[in-house]
Amino acid sequence: MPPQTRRSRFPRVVIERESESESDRVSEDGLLSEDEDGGGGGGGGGGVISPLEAEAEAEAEAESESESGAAENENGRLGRRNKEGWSELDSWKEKEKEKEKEKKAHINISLKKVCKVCKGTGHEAGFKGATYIDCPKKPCFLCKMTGHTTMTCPHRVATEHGVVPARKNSRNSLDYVFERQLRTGIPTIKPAFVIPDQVDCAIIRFHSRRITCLEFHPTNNHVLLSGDKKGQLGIWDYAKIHEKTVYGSIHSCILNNMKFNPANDGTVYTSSSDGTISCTDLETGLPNLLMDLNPDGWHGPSNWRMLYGLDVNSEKGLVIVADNFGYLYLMAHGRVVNSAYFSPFTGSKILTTSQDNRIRIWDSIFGDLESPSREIVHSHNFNRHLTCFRAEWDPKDFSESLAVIGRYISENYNGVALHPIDFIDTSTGQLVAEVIEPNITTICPVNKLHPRDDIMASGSSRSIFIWRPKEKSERVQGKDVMKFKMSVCGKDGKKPKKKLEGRSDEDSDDYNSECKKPRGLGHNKQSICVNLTNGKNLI
DNA sequence: AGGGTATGATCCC
DNA sequence: TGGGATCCCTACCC
Repeated sequence: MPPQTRRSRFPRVVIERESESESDRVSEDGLLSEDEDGGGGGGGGGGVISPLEAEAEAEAEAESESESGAAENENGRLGRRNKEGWSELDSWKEKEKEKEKEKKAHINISLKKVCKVCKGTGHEAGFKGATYIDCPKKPCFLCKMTGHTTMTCPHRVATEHGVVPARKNSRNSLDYVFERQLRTGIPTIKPAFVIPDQVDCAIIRFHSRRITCLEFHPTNNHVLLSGDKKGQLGIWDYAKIHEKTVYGSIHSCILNNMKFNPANDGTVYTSSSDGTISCTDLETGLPNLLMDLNPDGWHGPSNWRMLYGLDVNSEKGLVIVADNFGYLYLMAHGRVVNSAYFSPFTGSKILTTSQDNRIRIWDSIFGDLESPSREIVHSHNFNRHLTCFRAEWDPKDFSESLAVIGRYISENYNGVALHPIDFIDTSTGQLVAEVIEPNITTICPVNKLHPRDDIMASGSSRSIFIWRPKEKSERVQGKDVMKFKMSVCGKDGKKPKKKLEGRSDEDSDDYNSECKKPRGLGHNKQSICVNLTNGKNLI
């Protein structure tokens, strides 16, 4: 027999159904009482819903009443952001907290469809076809401000892709003269037609865990190195497709970064979350342990040291690394900084990627390093299942303004939800190119541009893709989605049961009808290589 | 085909 | 201050 106090502690439980007339009241101890069951076990049987799912019903109506008014007010504030926006976010959080407290007064169980994000009724978040509908009660997923959803985010629709110049009218005329004189010697951004935007070849399930970093060989143009979450090192000659190797015993966990030894391009330095730096011979795969920050093994997370950033100074023969206790602060960043890269030629600019969904450019010539000279809102949310996004400079762009970064948020491309790889002109914030491939439906957080060729390598989950610029003739046609056939080859050399067909604009309607996110590039197959060059099957 | 799950920054008490 | 809950546009395996 339950103690007497239990009854008084339980809040009132109400069951609601899709139809308003069918509403069951449940006794206070959470069990259906006979006289209140609404007659009919069928109705009661539907009440197998966890109280957690059922919460938030109480305020749903009240919220929907206030929502229209609130929406108007909030829309009126769309233009304002930054500091004011963040305080809006705070007050929104306060309100949510208060609502949460009110909810605890009683529990409603609802059989109505509820939003998977806020558990409220009257709307549903999630994919409708290939378009994601946000929960209207949450701040914008892209810019993190309140008052609008991602769909209507001013940063999403802006031609300059959400640029916030941090420095406004702060220069005097001398600054402009100085800049103009200096800028005459600075080349313009590289033309868009050399941006690699067509998959040339790929390796599927090359690694057994997701890709964490990529590096092109400094002298051998067709060799790409890849690191994964397991600490393995992959070497792939993408010109020969089949020539690939995975060394499994370099590190015991995440291989975070790698750099070639400038004195000997047959060896590569790697840093890992296991706290070690290794110098590995690419021929033998034998690692030479240079440093171990955890020589005494595991003594809890507070003592474990992990190595992330890595660079090599050839003049002094030094390897520089950054660990999880290290500091490198410029830090007007609201969140964790995923990466920071010096510009490739002069090193005068720094490109950072922060988890607050913003890319920042810090210019040491035309600005100071106290504040970023530009902030660009860009969707690269943190997700624990993805490798962190890192915006990187194009090493071939002499203007030091072109950057590449994968996009988290999806866009509806002819009925297919795709995550483009964005090329951004950081001097203006304009989106120079959004690279997509209809068959790659997964996110590409790792992207590396070739130091000399117009080639890009992308890591998406466990797969690696090599991109090259589209043929000119294809560009003239002006079709973003081209018709092609793609073959996936089994590990045993047999062809897969099902051929994945590319699609053109004409047949995209098939995908619009009840389209859900299609499966990716056959990741679940024992496939190893694909080739997409205009229907030619090289395998 | 849909549910389970790996697993990390951040929030909150 | 620290640990548990939360986030909830992943990818893929069973």
